[in-house]
Amino acid sequence: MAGKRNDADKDVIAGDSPPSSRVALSRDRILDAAISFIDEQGLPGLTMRRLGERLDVEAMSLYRYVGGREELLDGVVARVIDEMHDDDDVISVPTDGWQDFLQRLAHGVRRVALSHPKVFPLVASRPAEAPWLRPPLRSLDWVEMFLNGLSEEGFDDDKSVGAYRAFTSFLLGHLLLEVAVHGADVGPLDVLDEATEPEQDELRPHPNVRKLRSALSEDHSAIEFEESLEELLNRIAMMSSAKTP
Amino acid sequence: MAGKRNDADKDVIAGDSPPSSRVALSRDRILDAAISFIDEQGLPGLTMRRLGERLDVEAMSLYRYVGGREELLDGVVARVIDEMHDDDDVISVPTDGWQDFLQRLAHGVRRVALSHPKVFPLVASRPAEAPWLRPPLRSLDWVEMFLNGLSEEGFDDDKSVGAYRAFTSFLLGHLLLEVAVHGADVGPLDVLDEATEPEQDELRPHPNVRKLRSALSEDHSAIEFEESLEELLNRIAMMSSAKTP
DNA sequence: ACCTGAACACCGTTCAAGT
DNA sequence: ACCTGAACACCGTTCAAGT
Repeated sequence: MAGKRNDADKDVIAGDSPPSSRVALSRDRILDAAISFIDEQGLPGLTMRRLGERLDVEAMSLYRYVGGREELLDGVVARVIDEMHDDDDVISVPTDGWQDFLQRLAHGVRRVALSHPKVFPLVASRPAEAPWLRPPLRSLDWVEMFLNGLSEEGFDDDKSVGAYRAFTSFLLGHLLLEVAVHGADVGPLDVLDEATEPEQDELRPHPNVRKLRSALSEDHSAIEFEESLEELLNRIAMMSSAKTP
Repeated sequence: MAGKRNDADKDVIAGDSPPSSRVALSRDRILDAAISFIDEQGLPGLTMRRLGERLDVEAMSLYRYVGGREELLDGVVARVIDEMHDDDDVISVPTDGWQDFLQRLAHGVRRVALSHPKVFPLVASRPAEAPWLRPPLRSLDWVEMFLNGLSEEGFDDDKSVGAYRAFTSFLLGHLLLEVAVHGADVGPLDVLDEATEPEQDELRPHPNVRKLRSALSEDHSAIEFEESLEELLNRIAMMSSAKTP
């Protein structure tokens, strides 16, 4: 509805203004800049002033397009999950059964989580706009697609809702832990100092942790995701449709 | 190890200083104040200066005990999960099988999550100190207890590790979604304005969401937690111990 | 030993003013 | 119409100074 990406063709680079003020500002450009900023520097480093700097503009100019820092972050969340629209492996309607449909959707969400590990915690923990917009599927479009797909596959209302709940909490738990390992953070500003590992001293009174330390550090996220997703789908398949109150 | 709660019995209220500067400051008192502050006002409202105010002290005094805002938040996370030590339903070693053991632990974590809904997102998304400290079990003591318990119940190393991974991502997904419903937030400062629900307009192109809106808004967290936990335990029971590489 | 005043650098945000 | 300068209120944090 709101015009998207065409209004930069007027008197492009008239010729006498210094080459500083580049292409025109826009909400899209701002959100994109914010996302890559977080990808690179982490959320705590994102500042209205520094974001402006990155766009060759004073911070105050941003307010014409985004309303404030909070709204900016909401925009980032929305935009990041909407990247799934460009993912050809994610289909909008089941063609090979609901299991394949959900499988593709789950992997799509996982791909966006992994490509923006520092943004994903935001997707996970930003206050939801409504109870039916559960993270990480924070977009009416995607929830609609989810419910519509299952409905077309013969799920009744209760079963669709149950599947939605199970699907979202599955994704949230797995992906949040996976990006955490790949180095997310929503807290400190320092990219460095590598999270001072508890060393020998602290591990002495914890023999089991010490023994299993390296096993616990191995990253099997990919296979675990696959296997757990499989089991989730089985669980959904076996879900009774009525809640029998 | 570090003395805990005894050093406030000296010349209590000598008598001539104004009744302002109350009991002595201490790391414990600061962390407690921070937790109840977040419980009441939400994380974004927590400021070194306002926390000082709540303790009848200038913000700068806090730095003698906590090192900075980031360390303060780490302390909050640690302290909040350690509340489980006061939970008599959580046992430190299995007495009625590992299923009962994990069942009690899971419910213990759920209770602390529900009693501090605004703090839990912090437990979930604060950068972990080590790969073997997965949220929400962010404490060497609890991880040790977990592994030790399973080991005593005959789990071999791989199976214990697998169980740990499954257990943590289960808890993280379920509890984060549950506290989100009960009104968490890590973002905005406003306690009010109730998350402007998308109304009719936005729901028109989303017929399935509209139809299932009220079903999606029902809160069945308690039963869902119970049922999913049951299934998780079954899944763990069936876990092969070897990873067969 | 414990707390504070004053100061610094940096925030988000507003608004009248520039072009 | 779009951007900016200047200003306000509020941050986290340091440090010399008070008691």
